[in-house]
Amino acid sequence: MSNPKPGEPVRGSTSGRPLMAALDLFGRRWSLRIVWELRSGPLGFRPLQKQCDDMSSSVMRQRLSELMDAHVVRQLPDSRYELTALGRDACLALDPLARWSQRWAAELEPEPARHPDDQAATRATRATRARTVGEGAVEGGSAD
Amino acid sequence: MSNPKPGEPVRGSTSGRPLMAALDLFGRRWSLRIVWELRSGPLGFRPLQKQCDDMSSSVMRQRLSELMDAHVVRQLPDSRYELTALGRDACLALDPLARWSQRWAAELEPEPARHPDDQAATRATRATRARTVGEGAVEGGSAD
DNA sequence: CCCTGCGTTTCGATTTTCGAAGCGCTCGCC
DNA sequence: GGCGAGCGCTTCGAAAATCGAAACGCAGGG
Repeated sequence: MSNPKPGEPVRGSTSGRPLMAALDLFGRRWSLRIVWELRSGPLGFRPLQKQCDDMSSSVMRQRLSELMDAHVVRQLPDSRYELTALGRDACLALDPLARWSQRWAAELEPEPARHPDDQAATRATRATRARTVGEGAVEGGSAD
Repeated sequence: MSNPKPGEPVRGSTSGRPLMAALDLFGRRWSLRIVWELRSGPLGFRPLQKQCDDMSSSVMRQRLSELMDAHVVRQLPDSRYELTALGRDACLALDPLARWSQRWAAELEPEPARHPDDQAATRATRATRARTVGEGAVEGGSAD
């Protein structure tokens, strides 16, 4: 499978429009999840794998190389993986989706078996949306 | 394939956390694309298919039922498909990703074969980010 | 009547993902 | 030194998702 890059054709679009490349990159299974799980700091291969509900290592390696190729993730000298500046931005761009999912859950049913962590994002939504979730981010719990 | 819903386990996560369900739903090929292409109004089946680079009709039907199941898309009496309120919100949540892809393209190389439509989002980024791209949205061009 | 476009289904071929096993390595420990 | 545990990563067959082309019945127009 070829790694999507803005400016050249990708799976499902010959135009090379950046968003289409991004949609290709992130539309692959586990891509978004990996970025999401790296948001709170570098992780090694196996720890990251565990974090991602024990996704298969083969796919994980594939995704990681794609993401590194896209300069979204980078590998530390100690071989752990971390988000690049670009990657952190992508994670930030993912934030609205996290909040949307809350609304989605709420809209689909009144009492959908709350997960403890779910409170954080809800609070964040209500909170003063001043400043775009500055650097430190993740204030407190995970917004999954 | 089972349709992801917040509150119950999904592919790759037993927790039922809303974001994981959303990641499952949108992590499937073409899901995001379909939402994106519906952002500027209802479309019939074949027209939508063409818009999505002629994706295979079988998968399109599958995605559409999943999205309808998730109340993100609804079918009009004249059988065209349109975003629900929830769907439009999802599309809005997708907007930061569209802008990110611009930055991504810019960062990866200086001159990556610009597509005419690409200008819109760039402009939007620079523009007064006041109010979250209010209802009317899509002002003018497509931000792909 | 015929042609075109529509929404939708079906089915075999291809691609992607899974999942378990294994490799070589490093580290701490007895 | 020998041992076990954890690591990053690869390989490979099986299962699942996706593709792509064909077809169906239906509507409308010429």
